[in-house]
Amino acid sequence: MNRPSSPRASRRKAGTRTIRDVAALAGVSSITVSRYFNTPEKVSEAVRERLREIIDRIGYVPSQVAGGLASGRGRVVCAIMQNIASATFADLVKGMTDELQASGLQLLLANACYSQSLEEDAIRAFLGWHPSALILTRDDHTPAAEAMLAALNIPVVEAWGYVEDRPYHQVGFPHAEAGTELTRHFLDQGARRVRFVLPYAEEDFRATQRAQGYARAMAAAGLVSDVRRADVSDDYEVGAREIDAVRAAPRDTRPQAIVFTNDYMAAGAILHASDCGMDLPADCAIAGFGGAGVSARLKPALTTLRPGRYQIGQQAARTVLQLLAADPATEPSASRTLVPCELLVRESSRIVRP
Amino acid sequence: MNRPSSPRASRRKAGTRTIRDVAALAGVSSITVSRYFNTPEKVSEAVRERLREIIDRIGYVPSQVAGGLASGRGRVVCAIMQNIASATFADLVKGMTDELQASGLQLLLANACYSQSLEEDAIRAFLGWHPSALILTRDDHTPAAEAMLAALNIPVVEAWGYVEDRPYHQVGFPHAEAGTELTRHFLDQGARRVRFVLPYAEEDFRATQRAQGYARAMAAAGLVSDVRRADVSDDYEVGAREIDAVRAAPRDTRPQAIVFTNDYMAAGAILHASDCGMDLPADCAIAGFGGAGVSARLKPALTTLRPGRYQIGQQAARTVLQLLAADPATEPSASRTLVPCELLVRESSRIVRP
DNA sequence: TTGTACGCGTTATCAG
DNA sequence: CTGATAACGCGTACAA
Repeated sequence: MNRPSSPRASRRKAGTRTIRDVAALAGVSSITVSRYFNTPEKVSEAVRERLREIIDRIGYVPSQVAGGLASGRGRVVCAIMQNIASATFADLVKGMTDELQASGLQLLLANACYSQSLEEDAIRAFLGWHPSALILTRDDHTPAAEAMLAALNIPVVEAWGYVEDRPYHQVGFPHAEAGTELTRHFLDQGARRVRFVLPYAEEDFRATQRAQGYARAMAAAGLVSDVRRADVSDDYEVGAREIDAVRAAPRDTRPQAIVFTNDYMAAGAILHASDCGMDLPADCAIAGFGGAGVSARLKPALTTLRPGRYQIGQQAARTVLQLLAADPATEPSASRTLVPCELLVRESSRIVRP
Repeated sequence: MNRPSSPRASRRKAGTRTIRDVAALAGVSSITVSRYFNTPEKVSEAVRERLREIIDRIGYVPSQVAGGLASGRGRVVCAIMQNIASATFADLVKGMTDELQASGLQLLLANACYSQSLEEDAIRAFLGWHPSALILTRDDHTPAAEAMLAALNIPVVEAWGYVEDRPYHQVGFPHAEAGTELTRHFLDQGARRVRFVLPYAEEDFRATQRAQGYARAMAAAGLVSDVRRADVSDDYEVGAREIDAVRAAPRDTRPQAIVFTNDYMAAGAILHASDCGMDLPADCAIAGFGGAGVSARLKPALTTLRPGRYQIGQQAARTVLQLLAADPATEPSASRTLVPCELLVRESSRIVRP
C-alpha cells in the first residue's frame, strides 16, 4: 500500500537542469546554489567561484516558475493597455520594459481595447500569475475589477491619467487640463469662437476628458462650447472634412480656431487646407494633441501638446520598483506623480486679427 | 530528529485560495477541481455545477505558476521585439496578443533594441519561464543564442523576415525583394537614375536588406547603384535634405526617382519639396516603405509598400498555436509563411518624361 | 467518474 | 557560512 510496484518515474523533462544538478557538480547542497542567486553575500567566495564556473559551463538558468511558487512572490509585473498598437501605448510599454528589464522583472502585457469588461478579464487572468504589481491605464473599473484590486494587496499604479481621490498610485497628467491649456492658448490670443473636434470612436475616454477641459475653459471665458464629433474613423479624413465645413460656413460664424483631439486629425486639416486654397492659420488656427513627429514638418507647423509618454511608462515602473523595495509595513498612501505635457507652440495656432 | 518541535508554519499568503479550498467547499477532492479546469468533460455535470457556483462566489483563479511547475509546460509564449516603441513592432505585438489571449496563452515581451547581444540576454531570461514557444524578430543570432534555441526543443518562430534555410519557422516577407519591387516600379517606368536612401542608424538591418534588393534590381538592369546613408537621425529631416541635395545637383545627373527606407523620410521629402518650389513627381519621383497613414494624404500622395504587420504578428501566433496543438511526435520541418506586402501606387512615384 | 500518492524546482525555516 | 526538511499549489500516474 505504501510502496507501489514501480518507484514512480521521474517527471523531469529531458534536458532540464535543476538547481540540484548544479549542487551535485559543485559538491554542495542545493540551497547553497539558491543562495548563490538570491543572497550571494551569504556564500563563501570559494564556493561562489566554483558555482559561477559550473553555471556558466552548463548554462543553468533558475526556474522563475518554481521560484515564484516557492517564494510566493513572482518577479512579474502585469500591465493592461487600452490599444497596444497605438504610438501612445507603445511608448508607455517601452518606458516600462526599459525600467523593469533592468530590475529582472518580467512584464506581462494585456490589451483591453478601451473596454472595462476586457480589463476585468485581464485582471482576472493576471491573478493566476501572482504578480508583484499591476499597472493599469484607466481609473474607472468595473465593480468586480475594483474588488479584485482591493483584495490583491499589491502595488497598483494607474498610469496615463492623473486623478484625485483614487486609492491607487497615479502617474500621468490631467487630461481635462490638457484640453483647457490648448483652449486657453487660443483664448489668450483673443479668439472667441473656438471649436473642439472629437474622434469618431467614443472609446477613447481620454479625448472626452480633454473636451471637458475645453468646455470648462470656454465657460470660464463666458463663451459657448462648440464640440463636434467626427463622422468618419480615419483621422486624416476627419481633419479634411472639418476644413471643408469651415469653408462652407459664413466668415462671421466660422470658428477662429480648432482644437483637434489628436495630431493626425490636425495634420489632415492642414494638408487638406493647403490643397483647397485655405490660408492657415489666418483663415483658421489649428492645434493638435500628442506631439506626433510629423507635426513640426507641416506647413504651417502644427502647434501641439506633447505628453511624456515614455516618461509616464518609465515612472510607472519606477513607482512599482520603489513600492516593492519599500518596507511592506509602511503603508504608503496613494502617491500622485505628475508627468507634465509640453506645449509646442508653432505657426498653425497663431490667431491673425483681420 | 524527524519531528521538529513545531509542525512548521504554513507559508500560505493570507487571502490566497487554493484548489483545496474549493475542493473542501464542494466536498470533493482537489484533483476533481483540477479536472474541472483542465478536462471538464471528465467531471460529472452535477459536480461541475457545484464547482462553478463556488468558484464564481469566492473568485478562485487557478495558479498558473503552480500549474506550470506541476505540468512542466507553462502557458507562456515569449517574444522578443527589436524596438517596441515603433509602429512596426507595436502592430506585431497587437497581432500576437489578439491571437494568444484568445487561447489563454500569456505573452512575455522583451525588447532587444536591434542588438544581438540583448536578444541573447532576453532568450536566457526567458528560459527561466519555461515558455511553450518563442517568437523572434530576426534571423541572425549569436552562437550562444543559437545553442539555446537548439536545446530548447520548443516551437521557434522567426517573424518579420522570410529567409531560406533556417531551422525555424518563418512568418514574414523577404525584405530584399521589397527593395527590388520598389526599384522595379521605377525602372519599369523607364527611369535609369534611381537612388536609395538609408537611415542614419545602421541598427535596422532590414533597411539594409531592402537596399540590397535595390542594388540587385539596379545591377540586373545594368545600372549603377546610388545608395546614400542619411547623416541625421530625424527621418523627416533626412527627406528634406535629400530634396535639397537633388536641387543642388545639375539636372542631367539628378536622380529621377528616390526610394526611401521608410515613409517618414519620404514624407519629409514631399513636405519640404512643396516648400521650396520643387515639383514632385516631375522633378523627382518618390517612393517610401511602410504604408504609414499619412502617406495617402500628402501632396503628391506617397507611393509606398505596405507590409502586413498585424497579420504577421497574428500569423506568427497562429503558427505557434498549431505547433502546440499538433502531435509533438510529428516533427514538422520548419515552415515558411509569406505575408506579402501591398504596393500602393500613388502620384508621387509617376515618372514624368521631359 | 473519483480519489490517492507523489513529484515539479525552488525557497523558508530551523539547526548546526 | 552551510545544510536538512518541508512547504508552495497543482498535475500526472495509477488505483478503485
